[in-house]
Amino acid sequence: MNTPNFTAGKCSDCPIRHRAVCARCNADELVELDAIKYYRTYEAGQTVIWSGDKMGFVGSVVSGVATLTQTMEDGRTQMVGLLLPSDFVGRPGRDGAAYNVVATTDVVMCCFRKKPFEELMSKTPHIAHRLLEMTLDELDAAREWMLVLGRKTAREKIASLLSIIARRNTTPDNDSVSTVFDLPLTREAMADYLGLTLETVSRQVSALKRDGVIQLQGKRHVTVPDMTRLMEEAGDDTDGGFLI
Amino acid sequence: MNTPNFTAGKCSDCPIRHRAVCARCNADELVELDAIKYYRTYEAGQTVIWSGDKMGFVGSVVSGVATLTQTMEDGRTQMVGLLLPSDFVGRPGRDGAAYNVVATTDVVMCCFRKKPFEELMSKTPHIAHRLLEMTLDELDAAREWMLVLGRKTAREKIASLLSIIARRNTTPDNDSVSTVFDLPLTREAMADYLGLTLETVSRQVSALKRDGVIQLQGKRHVTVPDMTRLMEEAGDDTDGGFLI
DNA sequence: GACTAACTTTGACCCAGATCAATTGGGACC
DNA sequence: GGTCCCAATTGATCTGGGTCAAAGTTAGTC
Repeated sequence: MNTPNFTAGKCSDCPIRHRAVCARCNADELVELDAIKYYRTYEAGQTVIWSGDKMGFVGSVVSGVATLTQTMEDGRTQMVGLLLPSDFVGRPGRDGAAYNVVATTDVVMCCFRKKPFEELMSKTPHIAHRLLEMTLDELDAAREWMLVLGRKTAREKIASLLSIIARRNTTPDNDSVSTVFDLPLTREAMADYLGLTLETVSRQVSALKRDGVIQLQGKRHVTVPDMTRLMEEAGDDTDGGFLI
Repeated sequence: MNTPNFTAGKCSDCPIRHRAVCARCNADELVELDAIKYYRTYEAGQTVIWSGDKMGFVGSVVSGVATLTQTMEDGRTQMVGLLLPSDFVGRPGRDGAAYNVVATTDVVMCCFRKKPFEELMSKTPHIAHRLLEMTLDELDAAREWMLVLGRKTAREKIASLLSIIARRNTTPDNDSVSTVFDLPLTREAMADYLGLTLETVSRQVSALKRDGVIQLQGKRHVTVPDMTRLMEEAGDDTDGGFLI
């Protein structure tokens, strides 16, 4: 597989849309980051980090999808974050990982060893500031998701998840009438995200299909003929809010 | 009411245990913060900030309890954060508030106008760093709460909430056999935090009382004879983790 | 000390989603 | 083409927590 590279000073062309370090970045930072970065690949199903393990790097997802999950002793698991391309992983200043990170598709990550990254961060306040902004975004997303988990019906939960994924998959030129994407998650993973069982997920996906809110080609390929309708089903008043 | 004051250079004596700005602070920062701070009080039930409103200040809770809530158009509401003394409110770099902030008891807040606070933050990277750390704590807490909302039973949810409040109310000298505290929330507010109805909260509190996990004097005054037992009921494997 | 209003408890019943179980579908590989 | 395996669907039944309703408790307040 080819390992993409930064083009120093041309952030807009950067193949990796690091929300963490590339956004609004300047050439100097890019060059320095370029010097310490490296790539890692994970296969679908592989665990990237176990909760509690020491985590020696931070980085962002280049391609593929990974999940953050928490598990109780008896096996009940809850997904607490969904990592799509450009999302950041790791906590500068923290040693241990707080969650399991699992690749649900093949994943390429662009990594920085933690020590040099933290040094760079302390030298360039801009990166630290950007990281705070990112963390606030994640916090907003987590809290928005608390509303989904605590108060929405199964149907609304499914619609909410679909609209998050649809929104993240929409390319600028793809804002036409219908939105098309592939579900990067199994029904079980969706259930873990939504606090449901996989059977309920399956039933509600079928129901949304039957009611014409979505169309399915195969099990995973989804067409949303009318995003507004989907978002109504999700019970969202806002046009998306902070969910990642 | 008396307005407490910083003692420049003596952070450990600071009557306001700002986790945001006092922890590990130095005298200079304190003096500068002292110059721009002011106090505000809110009555129980009063709304501190409406979601979407422009928020001109940041600050921390000195005394009392406030909640962050999100509401759907049809009135379903979910609490997404609980602000206890020393907790920070506001997002430097953000204009609008993302949630309703409501005082559930009488509340005193120590505030800083946003502009000067942000200027101070950009001058003293230490404060920015501390703020990132705090935000990461909040994110961990929010994600831990997602597990509660998504996967725990009503009884476990109540036990989880009680053990959070108990932990935050425990003073260092109070690590004896039993823990005692007053619930700062109505049954309805508890229900909004837990994604339950107030009736279910009431029933489960009664059940925990009947089973000897807690004792009640009146409706709000709680005694926990055995914290370990309560935490077992909460289904927690860790000794508390990141919940605030 | 009675009156009011807000909070809380308790009971009876119901339903959305869980659980248990049986198929069905769809690649990958020989 | 066949077969193995895992993901997904679908059905039948059960149940935890919601809903609706009524009564009890507590803190003010006049």
